[in-house]
Amino acid sequence: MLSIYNTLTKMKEEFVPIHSPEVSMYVCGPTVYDFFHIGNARSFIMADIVRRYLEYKNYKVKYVMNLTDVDDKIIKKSIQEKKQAAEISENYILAFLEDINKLKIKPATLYPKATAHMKEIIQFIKELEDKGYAYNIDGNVFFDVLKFKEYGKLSGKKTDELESGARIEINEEKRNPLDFSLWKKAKAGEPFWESFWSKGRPGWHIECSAMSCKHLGTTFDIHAGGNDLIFPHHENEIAQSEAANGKKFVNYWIHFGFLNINDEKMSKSLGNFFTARDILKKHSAEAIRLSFAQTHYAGPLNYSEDLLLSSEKGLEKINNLAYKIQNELSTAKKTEVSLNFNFDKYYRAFESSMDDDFNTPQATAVIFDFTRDINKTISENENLNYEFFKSAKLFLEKTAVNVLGILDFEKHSKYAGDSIENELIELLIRLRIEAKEEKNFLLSDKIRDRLKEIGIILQDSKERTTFKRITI
RNA sequence: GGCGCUGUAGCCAAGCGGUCUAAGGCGAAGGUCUGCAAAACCUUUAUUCGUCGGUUCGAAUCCGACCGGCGCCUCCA
Repeated sequence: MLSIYNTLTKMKEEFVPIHSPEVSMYVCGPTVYDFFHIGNARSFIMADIVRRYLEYKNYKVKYVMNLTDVDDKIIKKSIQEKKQAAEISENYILAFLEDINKLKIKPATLYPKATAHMKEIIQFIKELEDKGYAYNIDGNVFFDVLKFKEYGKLSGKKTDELESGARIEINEEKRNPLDFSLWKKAKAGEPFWESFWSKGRPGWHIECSAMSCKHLGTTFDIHAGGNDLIFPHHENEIAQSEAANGKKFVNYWIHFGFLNINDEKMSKSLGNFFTARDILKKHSAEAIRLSFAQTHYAGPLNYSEDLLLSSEKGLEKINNLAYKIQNELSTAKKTEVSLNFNFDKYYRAFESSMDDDFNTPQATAVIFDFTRDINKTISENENLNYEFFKSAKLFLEKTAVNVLGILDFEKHSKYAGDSIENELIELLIRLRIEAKEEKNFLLSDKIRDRLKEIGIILQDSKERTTFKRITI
């Protein structure tokens, strides 16, 4: 039984989809005005793990991630760079898809763009206006927060307290400072769309309501995003959607904790701002994902180079086992020793960890336990049969590869890389074995050292010498 | 001021009423194997969970106070 901590109720709840085995899931995507940063990457990766685990449990997930391609920041950038807003957003959409792919994040079922849903967005606002939840002042349309009685139920804020808060911007046009934009009239030079009210563009929150409603229905299962989106973004989405549809918007709200850099909030002004691209130059997707998975998704995560380094070291253990398994599968025979290794125990441990609100730190601990126990079994039993290694590989594939995305068998195949190169390495290994047999350790060590310099690591065991490549 | 999160070994981090004399990763120390490496495995590294009280047969886990850290309330994942 899967339970999920629901921000709306502040409790862990049993997950029951509306139309099992289908699950509808919406994740707030990027505003495409720049490369996304490592903090965004944490949200996208953790959402990806949630999705992959649902798929592990045989749910059929419809996963929708919006691309915000109309927005003040995009317009600002387009003015700075003297380009069309659409050109900026198109470029960063491509970059986004590239980076997502490099981070081993499974593509969403759909990536709806705000600009491709103007009709739906305008219709949605119209609906709110018709029902008396929105008002138009000179071409700017606002949502009337006081009309929606349950406003604040997600963030736990009370409208009267919010009003008295000193930090709310006072806008003379609005009836109430809490009211937020549904439609903004375009200023000269800004991109615009025709509407009932003015030539303009949608406010920030309305696209998510309109697009999730269109693609997932008026009520759907899971809505996820960063912690900071709880207020006002998600609060406003609830208000808009429930006011327009008269139905509960979302059953389960999942929010991801913030990522800090060396205990400080990441910001461009502090100079501690890293894009996912930057990090990917130094570290593999697997290492990044493991370092995120080792902290629970809801808590804060302090990013540092040391953190990545320690995850990288840990990964090496899993990678070495993957490599060993790949080697054994190419040589082990069906007739060799079979033994009763209790694989089921590890599946159960993995599942009970993930079932408990996606406890990835515990799930990764299961992977490490498994790695140790398989290694131990291998060293204690000679000539294990093919089935054993196949089952070991299957476990890692289902968990570390498919759910957590912290392992890639292809990278650790003996046959990764160029085949002629592989044959040359094998040749050097044979020569080195001959040297060793003649006790010419000077030569054998030289071969090993020189290969290491070019990124090939040799490892001797009793029966044979294996090699692996250093990869990031 | 309001809302919420958080304080567990040298570092990161699970556990959230009994099986906790507290998982896992990194680091450190010793050992097995080895010509030497490397890998792998074994052992050691928190009798204690910010502090002080309380509830309970029993608390890292619940409650209160206090002392720290952080986020949101304004664009932000």
